[in-house]
Amino acid sequence: MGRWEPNARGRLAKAALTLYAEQGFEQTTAAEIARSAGLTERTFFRHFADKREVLFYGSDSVLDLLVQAVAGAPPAAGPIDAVSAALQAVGAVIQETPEPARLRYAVVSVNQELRERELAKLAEFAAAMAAALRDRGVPELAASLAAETGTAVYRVTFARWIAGQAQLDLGDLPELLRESMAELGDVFTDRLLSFPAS
Amino acid sequence: MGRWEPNARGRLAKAALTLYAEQGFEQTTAAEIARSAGLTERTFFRHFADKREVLFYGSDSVLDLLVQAVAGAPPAAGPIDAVSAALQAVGAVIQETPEPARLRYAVVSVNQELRERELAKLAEFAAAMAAALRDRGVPELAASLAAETGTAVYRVTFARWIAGQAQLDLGDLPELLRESMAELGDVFTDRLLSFPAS
DNA sequence: CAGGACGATGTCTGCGGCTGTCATCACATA
DNA sequence: TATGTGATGACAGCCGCAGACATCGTCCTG
Repeated sequence: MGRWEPNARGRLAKAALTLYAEQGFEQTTAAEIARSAGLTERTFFRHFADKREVLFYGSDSVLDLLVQAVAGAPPAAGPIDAVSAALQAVGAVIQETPEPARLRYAVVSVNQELRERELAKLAEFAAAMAAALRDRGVPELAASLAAETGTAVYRVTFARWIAGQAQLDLGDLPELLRESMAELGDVFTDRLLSFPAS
Repeated sequence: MGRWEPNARGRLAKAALTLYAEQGFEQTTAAEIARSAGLTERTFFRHFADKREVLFYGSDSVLDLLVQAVAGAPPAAGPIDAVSAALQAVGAVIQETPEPARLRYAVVSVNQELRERELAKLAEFAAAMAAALRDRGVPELAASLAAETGTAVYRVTFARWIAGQAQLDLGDLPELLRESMAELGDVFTDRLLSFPAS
């Protein structure tokens, strides 16, 4: 055993999440994770660029999903609609298996370094969505604004969804995302009505 | 000399920015920065939590300015207007001395770790503005959305301002921020007109 | 003006994150 | 059976960062 056990990366990711959740991120050593997965510290760093990255194992596929959803939105849909649809698609996937998402969020949210990395990932998502919007013919500025705004809405809404789960009353994540988007639209609309010239 | 030279923190920040700009962030050692400021590595870490933080020396005052501006917005102003006013206030201050801002941006933008820290600072700004909006009576969700959207607009617009300066054609940062806000409002408005029920 | 009190700095020491380098192992393939 | 290839282990080392303690300047007090 030891060497050549399959799926080293996945084992490391799983062991890391468990240990981070049990004893905290800072209190967990890279060597400890590796040992827990039957591997070496050196091998850990071959699979993950750093100790944080292991918590963002599946983020590439999320990015792909976002880009596909933006590209696949109806031709008549505006940039905000395309972004909203992409966020809802991701929300639906996450909602399928909420437990790992909640555990991961619990670990990330209590640590500064991990929150930073999370923001960086969301920034990657925004950049990718902006590029996908430009491919749809959306002008540069509108594409960037819509994509960045989308991730902002996602941040706020996901946090509310998690908090809501804690009290077992809030439910459908895609619907929450839709509602938040609508709310932000209202915030802008109200402003335009009451301060048209500002 | 050496000990008791005034303004150790400021000297360290200045030396760090210079060295980071000259030879890159990763290639610069904390001990090197300290030596360049006539101090010790240990003293460097007494003044700054880590090697990145030294580049965000004045961020506390920016946060104060944002909060004050949000709180001081006209009572009738909506959340988006208050946030927009706060961003413009910061933009005006930054524009007063654009050189350090540009140099700092050049250093930060080429390094992953520094971009992450920048995003974390902006997230702090958003949280502070959201709190200031709640103090104005804005409901929780609208406050968070407006504040996060504001920092999203800032990110996009500041990058464009810097890029524009490179070609010496774009100018007033507060005005650019106002225009971006208006553009994002249009993106939402257009969407509401063409897809009222979505 | 002597004598602390106190905060800022220097020195020493050590852990952990992360990397380069090379040997070694499992497996596929000829 | 030999050999190539990619994944892993073993070893060494740098640097970020922190704890502990000595030392130095400044200021306050008697």
